[in-house]
Amino acid sequence: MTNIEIARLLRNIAAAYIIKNEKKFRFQITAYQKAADMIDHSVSELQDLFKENKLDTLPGIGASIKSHLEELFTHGKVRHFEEVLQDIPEAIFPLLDVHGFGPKKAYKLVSEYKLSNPETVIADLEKIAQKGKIAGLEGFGEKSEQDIITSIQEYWLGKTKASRMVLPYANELAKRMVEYLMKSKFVLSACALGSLRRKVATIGDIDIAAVSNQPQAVLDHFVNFPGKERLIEHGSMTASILVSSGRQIDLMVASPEGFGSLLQHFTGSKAHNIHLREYALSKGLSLSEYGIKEKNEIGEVRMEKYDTEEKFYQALGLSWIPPEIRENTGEIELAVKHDLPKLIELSEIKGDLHLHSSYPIQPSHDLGKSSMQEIIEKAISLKYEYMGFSEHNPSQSKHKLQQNIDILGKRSKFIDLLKSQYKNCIQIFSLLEIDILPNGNLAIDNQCLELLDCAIVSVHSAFDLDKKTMTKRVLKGLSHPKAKILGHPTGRLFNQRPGYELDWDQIFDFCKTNKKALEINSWFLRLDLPDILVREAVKKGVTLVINTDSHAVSQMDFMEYGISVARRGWAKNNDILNTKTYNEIKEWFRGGE
DNA sequence: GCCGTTTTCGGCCCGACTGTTTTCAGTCG
Repeated sequence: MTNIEIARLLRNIAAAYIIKNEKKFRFQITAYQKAADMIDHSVSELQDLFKENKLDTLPGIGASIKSHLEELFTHGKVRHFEEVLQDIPEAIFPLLDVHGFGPKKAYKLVSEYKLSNPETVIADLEKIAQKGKIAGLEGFGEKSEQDIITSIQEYWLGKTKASRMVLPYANELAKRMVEYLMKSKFVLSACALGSLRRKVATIGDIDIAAVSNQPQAVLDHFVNFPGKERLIEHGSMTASILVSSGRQIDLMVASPEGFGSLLQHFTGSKAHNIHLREYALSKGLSLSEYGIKEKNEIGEVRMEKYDTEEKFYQALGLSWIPPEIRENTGEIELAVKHDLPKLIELSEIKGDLHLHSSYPIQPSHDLGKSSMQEIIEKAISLKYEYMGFSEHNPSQSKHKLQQNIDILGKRSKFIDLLKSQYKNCIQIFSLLEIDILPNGNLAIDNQCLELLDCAIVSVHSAFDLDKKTMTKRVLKGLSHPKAKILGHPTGRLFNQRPGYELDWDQIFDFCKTNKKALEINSWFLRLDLPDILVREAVKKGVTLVINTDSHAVSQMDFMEYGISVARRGWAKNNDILNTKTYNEIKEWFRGGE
């Protein structure tokens, strides 16, 4: 069973408890939901942790859930779960994926209409609603019947489109909304919060906060956004709309004196906020998007407002926490001790080592679109100390060995020429991105490799090998003395493929021992190494390198996305290879310290 | 059912919004 399936199962248990008796089981419910959330964010497959008897190393999994999971892995089913689910019709669970459906509404409708087929329950309910049969039910009316139809139709649409936005797309949408909001004279300022501010790799909804003394006027303006497709809700503090392609935008308004609290609340993550609020409670304080409530000796409640986030965290005795690491993975405990790491920053990057030029190398994969000179000029404008050309290796199937040696020899001479031309402005490395073939060999000959400063090695084919074979393949590719960097280590591409599996403990150990770097690829469809694996790599002391993998000069600006990934993985300056100086890197490529 | 800077027992985030309701239940973030 995969983590996704297990998380779903635990959420179903929580839903069953809600239906049975929400009050009585409220703590079990949150426990199961929390465990499911943790599993969704876990770097390791639970099945593997089970084999190593390390299930309870995951926060949120205690003795009880651990034993249930052990039973699940051993026998394929869990007695306790079967008891909990006994009286709950299976058909309610698919409905929980439809917006507006919680366990109780789903249960009521499924029971009322005796819907028993989980495969068809959503379509069945849609038909029932369309016949106008729901409006008469107790607790339902015309409006809720119509809402059910709308939600189900949007659910069908969601099935056919990619459900999460990549960062540049989300940034652009947020920017458009902020610009639109600023047209209102009542808006003092506006910014994007939520997962966009935390720089999560893919974004679900856009969250915007606005500062104003006239919230109602701002919300009225917001819901008239020209790109609006449908109004979802429109209250006195918040509103939500759906824009084209089914993206949701939420707005929340606060007065200037309370804006810090709102920033904090709306940035999240949910898990961070819950933990922070629990921590505050232990100090006798209650947190919300409006500020901090405190009871005095005679029981009077006083609310303190905060105009900046720094003051909000300070009032709790915490250091300000960078948004990228607000995921409740230990940041609050360190902020209490004022011991947060100093995360890597864009300004610390001294060079980009993965750049594809248009040099006619007759590669196995796509050639870059910009000339070497254009790329150098761009790198200089970015104030880099050095850069590396890393085109794909010349195709092996199309060339004989001598042809490849000739192509690469010519390229080396050309790069040498550029080096001398630009020696006072920037230092240049001659690299290459080389395929790791399915058998683990590199795609070009040793004589060719000798012409390079070092090689970035990557998997570009046969993605479906099993974990063990793929690990062996990658380790063999990395073993070559010239191979110093593993490019886009998981091979994932958002909305296209999930990436292959590797035994990360083995990969990390190998890289650490043999001085190889793992790439954080900044291309927004990759963002690979993923942040949670960056965190593990950093913990193990593995060297990382942040590259753009640019195929055109404009893409060299995407370094910021790689930085976001590194920061989300708690990486510091000295974890990142390309914060080092030219001489240090040169030495590192040669295998020195 | 989980967890520990007050705790191995006794706590557990907080509020907005909608629809169907005359005061609240359900859902969402």
